[in-house]
Amino acid sequence: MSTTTITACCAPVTEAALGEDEAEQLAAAFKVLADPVRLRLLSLVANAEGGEACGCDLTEPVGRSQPTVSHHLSILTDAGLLDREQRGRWAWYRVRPEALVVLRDALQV
Amino acid sequence: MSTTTITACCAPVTEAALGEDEAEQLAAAFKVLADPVRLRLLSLVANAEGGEACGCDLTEPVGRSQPTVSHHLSILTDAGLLDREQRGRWAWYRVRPEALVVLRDALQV
DNA sequence: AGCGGACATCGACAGACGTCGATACGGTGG
DNA sequence: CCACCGTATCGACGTCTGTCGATGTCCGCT
Repeated sequence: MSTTTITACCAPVTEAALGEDEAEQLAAAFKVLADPVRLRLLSLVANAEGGEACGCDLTEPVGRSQPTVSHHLSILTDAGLLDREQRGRWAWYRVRPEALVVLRDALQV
Repeated sequence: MSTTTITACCAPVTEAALGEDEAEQLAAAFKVLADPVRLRLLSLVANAEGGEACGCDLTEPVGRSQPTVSHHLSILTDAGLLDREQRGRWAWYRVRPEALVVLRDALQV
């Protein structure tokens, strides 16, 4: 997979001019959040009881096909925004706040 | 233009499940940041002396054609991330921190 | 062992988006 | 008034990406 995990890459946008590579990296991270289905999946997992959600419970609320949801969950997981844990035949997801913090910090004012 | 200004739309992703419309709105906002050229333009303006930059000084550093830069500046301005002020034949830009704050808050942990 | 359910992968398609050259607009200065 | 320069708009093109149906894979239950 070509996607890279979201990691701290640069000072806040307002504090230093971004280099080409840094900008590319940050943009890739925001691109992950730039989809309504992914945002809803993220918030569904974050608000699930126990802080974790079974993949089987995520298809229906977002109203997309199972392959599509699987695709989006992969993108979120590859980016480091979600943690996937396989238990038996179910996949369980939790939010990884570290990745969110990195993006938050990049938007510092 | 169909783009809408970035405004507070919802509780942090981790605090309440996003509705369809909220997710759509947030995703549109992040989409604006999901491009390396726009991120660099934003940081160039933010770090320009006096907090403002002339459009004429933005084409060269990002290495894109003038129409392309103009296009990206429009998107940033329409989203409310930049303020454009026309002075004579030059356009001057400043960062609008309010929009950044809205996005930051949506990523609260 | 065989079946069914959860999930991933594949291939295809439509729409969105970044990019550019050409061109039009508008203010300045000669 | 005209030539120039900064900027916006237009049309076109290639690429990326979200989406689905079909199919494959793995696990657990009976």
